[in-house]
Amino acid sequence: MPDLPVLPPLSALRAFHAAARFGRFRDAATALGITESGISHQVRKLEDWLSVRLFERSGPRIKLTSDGERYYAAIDPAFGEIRAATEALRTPAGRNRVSLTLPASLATYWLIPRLDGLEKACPGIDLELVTTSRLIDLKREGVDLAIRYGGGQWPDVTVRRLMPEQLVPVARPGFVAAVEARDPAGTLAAKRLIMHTHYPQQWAEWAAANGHPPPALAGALRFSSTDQILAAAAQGLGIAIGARPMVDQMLEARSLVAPFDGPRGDSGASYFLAWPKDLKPTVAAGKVARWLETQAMRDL
Amino acid sequence: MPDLPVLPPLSALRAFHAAARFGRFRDAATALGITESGISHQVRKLEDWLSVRLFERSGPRIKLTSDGERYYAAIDPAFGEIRAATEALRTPAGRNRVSLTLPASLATYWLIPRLDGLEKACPGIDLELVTTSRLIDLKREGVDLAIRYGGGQWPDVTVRRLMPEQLVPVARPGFVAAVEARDPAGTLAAKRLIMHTHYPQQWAEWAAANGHPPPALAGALRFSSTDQILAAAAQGLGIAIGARPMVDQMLEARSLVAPFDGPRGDSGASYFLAWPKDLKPTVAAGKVARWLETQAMRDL
DNA sequence: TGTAAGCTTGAATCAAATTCATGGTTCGGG
DNA sequence: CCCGAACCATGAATTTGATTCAAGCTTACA
Repeated sequence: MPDLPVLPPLSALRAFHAAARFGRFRDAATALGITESGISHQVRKLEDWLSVRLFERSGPRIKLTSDGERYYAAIDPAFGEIRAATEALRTPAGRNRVSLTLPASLATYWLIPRLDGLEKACPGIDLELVTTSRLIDLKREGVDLAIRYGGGQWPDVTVRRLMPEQLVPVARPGFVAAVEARDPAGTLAAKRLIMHTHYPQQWAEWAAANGHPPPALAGALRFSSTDQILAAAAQGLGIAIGARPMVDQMLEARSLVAPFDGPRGDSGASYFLAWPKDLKPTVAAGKVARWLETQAMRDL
Repeated sequence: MPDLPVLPPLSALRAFHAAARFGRFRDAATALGITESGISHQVRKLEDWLSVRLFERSGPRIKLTSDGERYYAAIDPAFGEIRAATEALRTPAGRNRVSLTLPASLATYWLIPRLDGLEKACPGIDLELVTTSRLIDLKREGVDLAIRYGGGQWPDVTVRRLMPEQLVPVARPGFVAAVEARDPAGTLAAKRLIMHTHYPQQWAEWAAANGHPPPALAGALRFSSTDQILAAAAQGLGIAIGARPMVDQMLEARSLVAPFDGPRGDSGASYFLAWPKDLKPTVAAGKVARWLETQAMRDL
């Protein structure tokens, strides 16, 4: 049986935390609902236990030593985590909080436009969006749900397929003339293309799925964010390879059009809903998950 | 005066933490050096305080409820942080630990080759390298020192300039013939170039500093990591724009050569040593900082 | 120089953590 | 089917340790 780490006396630590935060024992005492003397005793106890001086005392003024500063900076987040976790478990508001991590582009172009529907479907839900590109450890970071992009194979998470990503060339209305639209391969060779730096294969995939030769990308405009790509296409800078469902909104609003008919290229990857394998989602998270699934269905 | 967050009874929390970790009260009790009964009372107290059931009890077996699992996952890191911070402050070993964050390429090509010198200069130092590209919050993440790349203007940190980044075209020995080397502009137009996706301006900067027209990058090989760029150049795939001091090792080993003489292009950016503004570095961190500065001097 | 503000100290008190002794539940083996 | 082993629960007793109280120091500043 592994030994448990040695922890300092925790109530002494709490007293030190308050004292360091306020910079004076008196205020710390008031905040904790005890007396100055209590703080003084507890801080002293912690210092003895650590054999390290945490405060410089010079009469009525105290000041953190540099060890004290460092220690405070290191333990402060821990208290924050405990408080947050406790509040989430204990308060009714916390129980309605659902944190969802998803790619920024999907948040902007797919989720946010639908978000007022969520309030109707699950009243009272308090959704927290975490848009980050890296694959975070859901359980460690306390995230309830994730929408991830890829093949659906990740360790330690349960996944459900939400929707495939479908590729479709898009451009500003009128950028591709009606006659040109009948010759996709020729048009792509003639016009400037726009591509995503991180997904350089998208054009080739679309071309392959539609029986065209892969277009030359030498002079293509490159961006590393979907925002910029769609904005550039809408400005008439070229033809972009857009991904459904992200471009749906702009196609409906006709700020972009899909000039070429025909089957859409399925990029092979999909968006998946994921949550930590060994954690049953909360009631609130379950509702959000179901709502996300119905929204995804509608787009197919 | 802001109110302090309401925290659960901390010793009850510690008991729960141990119980959840071992999955049985008996082992938790042994680990904490108290009796089963103590754990039982404390866990019950926490459950009452939270008004949430944390364990399912069915006779001699207990099991975390899903609330309990979630709560444990959320508080466990906090205990880890407290333990780590305490150990670093309290143990002699911890006081010699210095964590340094720096770009991965600088770690690989500049720091690591010099690392045995550090042991001689500062015996007993226990250096922890954190290679990450994002600009982390040093104080929050408990990092003592950082080497950052850029203009030297960052909030909340004290910086000292370490060394400028100098650009220099590099290639496999023999890839550029002696006669070609006398006509850099022509050679760059004729040969394939290698560039870093994230720093597309490097070639233009070098060219400007040396009075050449900016080379065309349309057909250039693009990589998003310095590793790959230098490996590609060493393979004879093209001419790369390397950055001193990263390429120094490979130039010395003659796995790469700098075919063009003349002034090197200073990229304008430099590497800076940084630490949290309001935290005095530890003695150990101070030693490492001084050693890094002397190493940087030598390269100029 | 005196006084107010604020921390310290040590003894006394009180609350909380822990133990002890006992009882109850489940599970597996004979 | 029953018994014993393994484990957790419970409540009263006890011990630990957190907190207060009252008095004393130290420093800043008027």
